[in-house]
Amino acid sequence: MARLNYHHLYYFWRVAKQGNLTATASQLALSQSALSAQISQLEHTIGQPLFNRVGRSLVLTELGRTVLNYAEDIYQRGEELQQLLSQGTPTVPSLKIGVLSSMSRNFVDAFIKPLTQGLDVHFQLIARPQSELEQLLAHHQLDVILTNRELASGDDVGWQSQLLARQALSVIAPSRLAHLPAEVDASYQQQRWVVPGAASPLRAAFEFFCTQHQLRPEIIAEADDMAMLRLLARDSGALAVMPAVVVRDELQSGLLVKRFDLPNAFENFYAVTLTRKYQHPRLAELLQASYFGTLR
Amino acid sequence: MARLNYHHLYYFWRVAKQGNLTATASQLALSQSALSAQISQLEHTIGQPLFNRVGRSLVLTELGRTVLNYAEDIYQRGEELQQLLSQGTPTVPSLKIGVLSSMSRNFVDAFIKPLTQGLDVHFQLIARPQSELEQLLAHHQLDVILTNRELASGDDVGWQSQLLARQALSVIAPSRLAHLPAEVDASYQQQRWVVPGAASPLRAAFEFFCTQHQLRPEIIAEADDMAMLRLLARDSGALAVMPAVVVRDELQSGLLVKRFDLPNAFENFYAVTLTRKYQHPRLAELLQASYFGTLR
DNA sequence: TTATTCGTTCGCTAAAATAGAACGATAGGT
DNA sequence: ACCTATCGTTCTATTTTAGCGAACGAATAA
Repeated sequence: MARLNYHHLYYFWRVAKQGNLTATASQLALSQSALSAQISQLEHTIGQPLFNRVGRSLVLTELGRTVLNYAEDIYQRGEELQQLLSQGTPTVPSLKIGVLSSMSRNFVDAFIKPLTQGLDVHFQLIARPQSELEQLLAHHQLDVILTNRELASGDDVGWQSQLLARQALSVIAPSRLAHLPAEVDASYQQQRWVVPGAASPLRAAFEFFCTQHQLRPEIIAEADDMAMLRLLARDSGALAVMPAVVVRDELQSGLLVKRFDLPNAFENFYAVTLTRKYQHPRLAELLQASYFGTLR
Repeated sequence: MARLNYHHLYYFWRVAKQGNLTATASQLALSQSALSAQISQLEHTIGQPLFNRVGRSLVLTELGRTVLNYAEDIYQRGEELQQLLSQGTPTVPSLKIGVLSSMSRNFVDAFIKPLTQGLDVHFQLIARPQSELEQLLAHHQLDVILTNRELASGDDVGWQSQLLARQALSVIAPSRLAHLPAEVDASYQQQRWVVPGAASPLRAAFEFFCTQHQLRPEIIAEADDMAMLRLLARDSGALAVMPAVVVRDELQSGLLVKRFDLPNAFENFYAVTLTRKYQHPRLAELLQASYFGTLR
């Protein structure tokens, strides 16, 4: 193969990211024809197509996706360099953190604490459902995602999960029910409950617990979103099931009280990153800080 | 600034790495003049010189070094892509490990053990004196260096040290002296010794120990190199001062015997990496494995 | 069906990269 | 001190590459 033409590759990068040749051409102040020709040339030197021409649109081939991954690393770094050269300041790019919508904001807050203290890094928090997060990560739109679901690790998969923390699942009571005992007895039968949504593994753990103790809870509300669950726990006057970190502030103020932990029921928090991506310089520190933080 | 020309940058990369325009030109099958012109153009678009023309040679400016760091990331990844495209296999580049010449090979062996077990990564061991290692690392010729000297950490410095292990400094005796007591007494006064070289911090620790115990050792040999020290310990019949790991095999076979550790004298082993370098995919695992290994 | 959008192909032109020769500066040898 | 080989720069002519615009075809929307 002839030597790779980095300008061809650059055009490919822009087009592949955008998924649209015409729009990219105008962004680059370039004619369609020029762009089309340059990309065909790249495909010619490689010897294989990078796009499938399906209908009147361009769809990446398998190889195209692979090449895009490399191009992403290459030109992301290149853009950084250009910014450095034009501004004179070594710009640390914004750290993009994807967060599962339903996760506890308190946990996220704890995770990003090192960033808010040292003010030298911009970061973006992007809350999305799991599937979208995975897509964004795969497309290099995110540096890391925080989620409670472990993803398959391994070199071939392309991403790796790291367990950051695990939180016991607790039974939280409003202060007027603070007298309830620290283990299940008959007094819990009369109570109304607020619990995680049916899809959640936390809910499954709670159901199992109920079966074991022959508890027949009157469930008055359920929610996937931890922020929502927190509000429900605070305002409903009912018992609630959730990791204690979710209502950290309310526990501290005495508005809510933790009665006990469910045995062997945990919510796990994972950080998922791409294995072969250029790592954001602050991310490693963040992950490590978080790791040591949980051990303390 | 006009858009960065990646071909100019590529040429810059090659020249800066080589440090010689003429040689690079012939490698690229290009005339000197062309290469010279392209690099001046790059400097022109940037607006500042990347090289100082000192005498008849090119020396990187401060800015040049910075740009080289970026270029290294960019084109190293580009080369990987080219290899992938021409060979069809996603080549994991060889992991280059710099080792301080005088370090114990047993320690290095333990560090690279994960690599020798999984056979999927090529690696190179490069033994050099400290100053050369630092240079090679700074020039991206190495992924990591293993040394017993800590280097200043910090973002501005550009590299970071990680403590991998610490080894007590021991007094090693040949089996015929196995009867010597496990603490210093008069019987140690009559002995001949083999010790680390005068430049070493280990030697300093030993000297301090001698002063404390009013020991006046008869030093028959000294050596910087741990491998050499090992041979001396084995063959001289004298007492020796070194970390026990150096003569691990001889201790196991009973050929040598450890008498005692010097109090508060340690050899530290550090892994030093560049902070802003694209990290070799296997390096993180290696460092982590080593870290957990030492805790066990 | 007709108009519109999107990508490709084909000449032609403009821009760029490159070779070669001439030059200046420097380091090394005698 | 003088020659000589080495290294990088500058200038001009030439080749190579990139890019524009128009024409085209195929797919989608109205």
